[in-house]
Amino acid sequence: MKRKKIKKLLNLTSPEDKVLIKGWVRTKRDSKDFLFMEINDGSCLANIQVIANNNLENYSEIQKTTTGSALSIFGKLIESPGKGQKWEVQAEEIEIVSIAPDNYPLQKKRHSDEFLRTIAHLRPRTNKYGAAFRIRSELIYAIHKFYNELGFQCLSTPIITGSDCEGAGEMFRVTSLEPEEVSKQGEMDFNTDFFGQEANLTVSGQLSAEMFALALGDVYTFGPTFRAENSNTSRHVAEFWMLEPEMAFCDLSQNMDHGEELIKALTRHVMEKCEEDLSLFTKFVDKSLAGMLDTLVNSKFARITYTEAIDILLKSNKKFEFKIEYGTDLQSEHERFLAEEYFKKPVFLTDYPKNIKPFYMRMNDDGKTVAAVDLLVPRIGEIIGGSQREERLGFLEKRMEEMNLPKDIYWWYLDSRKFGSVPHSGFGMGFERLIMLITGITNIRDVVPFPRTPGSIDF
RNA sequence: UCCCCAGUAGCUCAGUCGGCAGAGCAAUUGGCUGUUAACCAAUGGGUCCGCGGUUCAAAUCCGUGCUGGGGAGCCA
Repeated sequence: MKRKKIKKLLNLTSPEDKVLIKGWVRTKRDSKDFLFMEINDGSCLANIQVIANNNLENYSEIQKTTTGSALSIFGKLIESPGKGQKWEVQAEEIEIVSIAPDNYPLQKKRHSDEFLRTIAHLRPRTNKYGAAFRIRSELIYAIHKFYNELGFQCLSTPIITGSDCEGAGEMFRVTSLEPEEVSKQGEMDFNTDFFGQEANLTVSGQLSAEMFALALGDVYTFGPTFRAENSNTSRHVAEFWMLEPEMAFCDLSQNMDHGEELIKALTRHVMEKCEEDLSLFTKFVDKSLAGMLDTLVNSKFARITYTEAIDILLKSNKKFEFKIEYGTDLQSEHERFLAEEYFKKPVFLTDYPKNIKPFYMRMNDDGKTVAAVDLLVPRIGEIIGGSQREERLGFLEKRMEEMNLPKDIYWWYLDSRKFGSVPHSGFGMGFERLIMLITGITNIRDVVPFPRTPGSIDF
């Protein structure tokens, strides 16, 4: 007989004579002649209550099951006479798959996120993390569904790359050279390395995606991305997933339309498909989350230029630790003020000064600013960073010269501007930051199954 | 990398002025009840993060290291 997922059972509308469930004991309430257990199999947040009477032949064994133990239960699905649940399973046979000994670290009590991080291999067995990772899974599906329906092609850009996506951050080196040999020679000879040149883990698939957008029209890449920055914050990990759409014949304004539509669609999808899991977060994790989700779905995101943002900040009369100055990047406190206090909703900032943005962003007519866009959201800050790309060969080459970038390395990138160049745009969205936004989880390490951060690569 | 805070039982945490190491939950044993983080009783459980110092005496004070957290920078 095939096991039934608890999610299916709890959604049934009539009793069943024979059901088989398999899962883990979350809690047990023990009596003299019978006991109640709540079983969870990960298919949903809710447990199913099982009642076992002492007429079961291995009853004394069943009494020894502890929180975390794995059981296989055959019995009847009946309407529960007790309060608190519609259905319960009247056990007829219980097979003990395995017992969790008394040093099982998870209790039926609340644990701190910090403690659970130290047992990242067990934390998906808790309500909160089970819910978070089901939502993560559903979001991955929603992203592919969204793009499939829009006619985008999914592109797998390289994980190992020879090019540095210009200032996106510190990179992890990929090499097959032996460390002992390298230290003997005193330096790395890349000619003898696997690729015959320096190689790194990707910090962005953008440049590759641009090539494909100029062939397939609309594309997106969605995969792991690596940053070797020594960042110790609740918003940074060394390995994360980034979604990067890239669209031909698309300007900055359409780029923003797309980003807004994306976030609304993904939020709506989770609200529809993950109602139960999401309710855990609106009730226990962030009381203001329901309002935030409503804002994401129903409000029009604000759009202002960098210059307008500077103006707002200067006129705000708010005391900031760092002074506001045209020409420098905004500090965290400034971004938070704009998204959390001033607009109280996501806000697109566009047209940044050229000197604080990378070479590939399109020069505006003023010659000072570029067609960049960041989306700032409350609590998290930057969730999207993108631009309209510089499609004019002359402008692009001039910019690369100003920034002392070697044109020969980028020959293929420049080629795309020589042959049938068109206006095009795209952005990168931090996937984990999106999960934080939608669940109210405040630390990025808690939305990644096994987070990688400076000094930490356990599990 | 910088600034701030923390580390005591399996977990959450208390521990006053430096003077015998504590509670709740979990575990174990027993009791009881269609129970709902069940309840009641008893029992077991400690490298007080490591190292060094001050002191008759250190979980407590000082130094240092490690680990974790919050914030900053960098960014998605």
